Amino acid sequence: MGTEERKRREKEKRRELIIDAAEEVIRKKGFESMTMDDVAEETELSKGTLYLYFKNKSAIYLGLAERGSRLLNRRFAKVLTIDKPGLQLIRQMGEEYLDFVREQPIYFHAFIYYESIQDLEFLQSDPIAKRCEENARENHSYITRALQIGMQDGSIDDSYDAKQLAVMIWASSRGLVQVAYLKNSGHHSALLDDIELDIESMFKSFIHLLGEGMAKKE
Amino acid sequence: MGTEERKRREKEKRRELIIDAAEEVIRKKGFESMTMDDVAEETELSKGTLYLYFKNKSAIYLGLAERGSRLLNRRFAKVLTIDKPGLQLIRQMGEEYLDFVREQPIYFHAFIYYESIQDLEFLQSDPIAKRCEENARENHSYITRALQIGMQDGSIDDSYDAKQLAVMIWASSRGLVQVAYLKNSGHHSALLDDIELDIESMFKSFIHLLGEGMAKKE
Amino acid sequence: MGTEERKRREKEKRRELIIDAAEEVIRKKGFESMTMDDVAEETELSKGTLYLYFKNKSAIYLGLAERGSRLLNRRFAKVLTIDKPGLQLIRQMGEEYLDFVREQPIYFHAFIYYESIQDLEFLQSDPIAKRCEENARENHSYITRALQIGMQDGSIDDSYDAKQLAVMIWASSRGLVQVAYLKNSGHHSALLDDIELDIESMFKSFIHLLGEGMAKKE
Amino acid sequence: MGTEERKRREKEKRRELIIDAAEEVIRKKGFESMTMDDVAEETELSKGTLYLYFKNKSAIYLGLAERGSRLLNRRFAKVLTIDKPGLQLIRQMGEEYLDFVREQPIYFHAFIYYESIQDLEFLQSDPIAKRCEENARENHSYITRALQIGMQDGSIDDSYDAKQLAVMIWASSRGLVQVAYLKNSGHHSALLDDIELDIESMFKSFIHLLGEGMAKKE
DNA sequence: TATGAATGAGCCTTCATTCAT
DNA sequence: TATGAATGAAGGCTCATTCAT
Repeated sequence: MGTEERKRREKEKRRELIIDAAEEVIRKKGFESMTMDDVAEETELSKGTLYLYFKNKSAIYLGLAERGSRLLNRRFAKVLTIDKPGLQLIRQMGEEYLDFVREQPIYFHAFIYYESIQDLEFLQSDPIAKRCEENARENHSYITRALQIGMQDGSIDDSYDAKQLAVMIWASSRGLVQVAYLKNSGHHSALLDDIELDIESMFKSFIHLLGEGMAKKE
Repeated sequence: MGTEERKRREKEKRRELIIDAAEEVIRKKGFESMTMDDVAEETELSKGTLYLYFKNKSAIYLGLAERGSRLLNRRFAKVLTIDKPGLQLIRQMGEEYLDFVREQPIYFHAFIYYESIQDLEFLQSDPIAKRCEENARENHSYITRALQIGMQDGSIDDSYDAKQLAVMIWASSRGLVQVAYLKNSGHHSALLDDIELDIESMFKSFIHLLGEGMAKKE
Repeated sequence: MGTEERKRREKEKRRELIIDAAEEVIRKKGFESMTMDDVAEETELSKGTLYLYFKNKSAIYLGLAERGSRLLNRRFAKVLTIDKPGLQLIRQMGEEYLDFVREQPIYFHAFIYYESIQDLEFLQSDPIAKRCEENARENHSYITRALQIGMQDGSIDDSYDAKQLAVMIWASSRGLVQVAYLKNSGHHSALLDDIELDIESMFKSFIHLLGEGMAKKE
Repeated sequence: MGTEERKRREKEKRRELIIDAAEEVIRKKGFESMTMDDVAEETELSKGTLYLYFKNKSAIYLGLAERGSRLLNRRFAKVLTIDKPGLQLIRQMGEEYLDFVREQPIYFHAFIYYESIQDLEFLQSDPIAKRCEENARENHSYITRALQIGMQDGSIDDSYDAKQLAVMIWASSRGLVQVAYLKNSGHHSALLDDIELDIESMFKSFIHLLGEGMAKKE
């Protein structure tokens, strides 16, 4: 019977609804201020019920991170279908990343939360945590793929190791984007204003810089 | 008499001792888990006394961030005294940054905390918060200086705007370093292990990449 | 099913039990000295649970005031059923009031607390505060009724405005009674002892004085 | 030498200054919210010094009550010098009382505080508490005197006991005035507004009522 | 599966008072 | 007499989590 399967799917649906609610709450009150009561109220479920779907509050945050990384991967996957030189794909991914964070800063916050988890035991046993890990790998592989394409079409210097380069691009972009995220919240704005630098153009400039760095020199 | 001056210095000293204690506590229990009770016990002061030196718990975290940014600036300032091409100075600063975060991850966490503060009113009125802001500017100016040196000695492409470039370098390094920080805490290790990538060499590689990107092309 | 109704009633019951406990604590320790811990211990509930029934400590005090004013109203209502001239009813109400305060000084203290609340916003929004206000009005209307009866049966001078007179009687009795309350707590006793004045007879005397004042003159 | 005397006087002066400061603080922050820090800052003395002049915080409040009762007595004493029938004097005292409370509600609050003190031991040993007691007696004697005058000039019914009557007048006026005090703070205003009753006229009306009650009937 | 009442450890903060100088 | 740093008990309140129904 597919009855078990149906149950599983319904459970998954509920989980998604709870994460929806969490997003909504965070949007209203901020990430750290979200309480289980808030989520219960938003879902119109009882607090106890939440614990049937999520082991604890952390798991909800984790659920957000998982969803976020899934959505981001979807964007990256789509970029890979475009028929352009590898370097262009990398640039496109950068744009996607920036857009994603600006549109859905909650997920970015959730990523940071996920990364702050120390409990290794938990990270390796919890299924959602594992899915986050998988998504991170997938994400990494998309970037790697784009780099490999670039190395083949000659737009990217093939003396680099693609996988390593991917990590670097990912990590450094993350830094840039975090600044963008901060700027949105008014931080460092004085400094950034001084330089007459808007995020958009800075990010473009950075991608250009990276591009120069990894472009093939003849 | 400098009696008033002496008092002021002693007060400052106490403040430093309390921050020392906070560091110690965080080292033992983690950043978020630090409580005022912990700090009181570590200092061997009463809880009430802490509030004579710090308005609230936040202020202690801020004190950490201030100290951290001060220490980092000291390192950067020292780099500027070295007689080498600008590009080398930038590389050296990168190394310093990485070392700093690895040796004293607490400060990095404090930076993140500082940046997470939303209360603009507070940021602009609190003297320590203001010093943090100043330190950030100073930090930025060290990087800018190194870049300008490089542009003059021909090691760095002078078609970039030095100040903008400084922000990009700072922000992207931040991203890299954050990964280093995560790795220290066991995170993402699976991914990074796969790539047989240690932070050290990744960072070097990244600096090289940036270097290529901003190197003067004839 | 009346299951929801039953729940509501049980919740109300719990509230009453908590107020009972508060009374007991105040009896032992005094009004201002009552702490939430005390109440929790007395109720044999956890501190957290108290906050399920009362928003904060203030709300418990308010609950006391509400209960007190309700009980007092019950006494006044009963007086109105007696078949006697209006002036006699007023006297009887006076007696009731005095008895009430002497038997349950806690409520009197709670009234004073209630009256000391400044936060208008709160007074108008909190349901219990509103009920206190209503009870005060009801109380006032009982006195007014008695006066009107007296004016009709000729025992009270009808050149006064009944409502205004009611306020005066209420307010002045309040003053007398407060003295009684003080005396119970050993205050001013020297002065009052000198005058060989016990509360009982002073109050009677006062009511007589008022009675003379408002009695119809031909 | 009068050096000791001078010292005593200077000490008294300091005490007065501290009470001045307390008044100022209460005016700004409210009675219960006054802290020793506030007073220290306002006086520009150190907190420790306050304790050289006042045994504890209670003693400052008590000092306020003492000063208040002294000031009130001064007003009552002046009334007694007027050449009018006793009943008029009583009325005048009522007016004075009302004015006093409206102009200086702080003292009224201090009276209430004084009366709330339970510690009999303290009341009988502390010199300021004793002076409060004396002032209360003095106050009572002024009212009594006015009544006696009225009984002699025929304006007041001499079948009452003057001393007892004085207590009643004092206590009931206190009640009225407390309502005035409440009204100022926005309380019960709905009720009182309904009755279109302003304090001024209510108080007048009350004094008239009392006057009728104690007027000599032939 | 769903509920929601109950828990209770834990946290930050305040403030009257003391005491060494 | 004056200081003001230090104290430390106390207090109100929050919130993730559990469990009997």
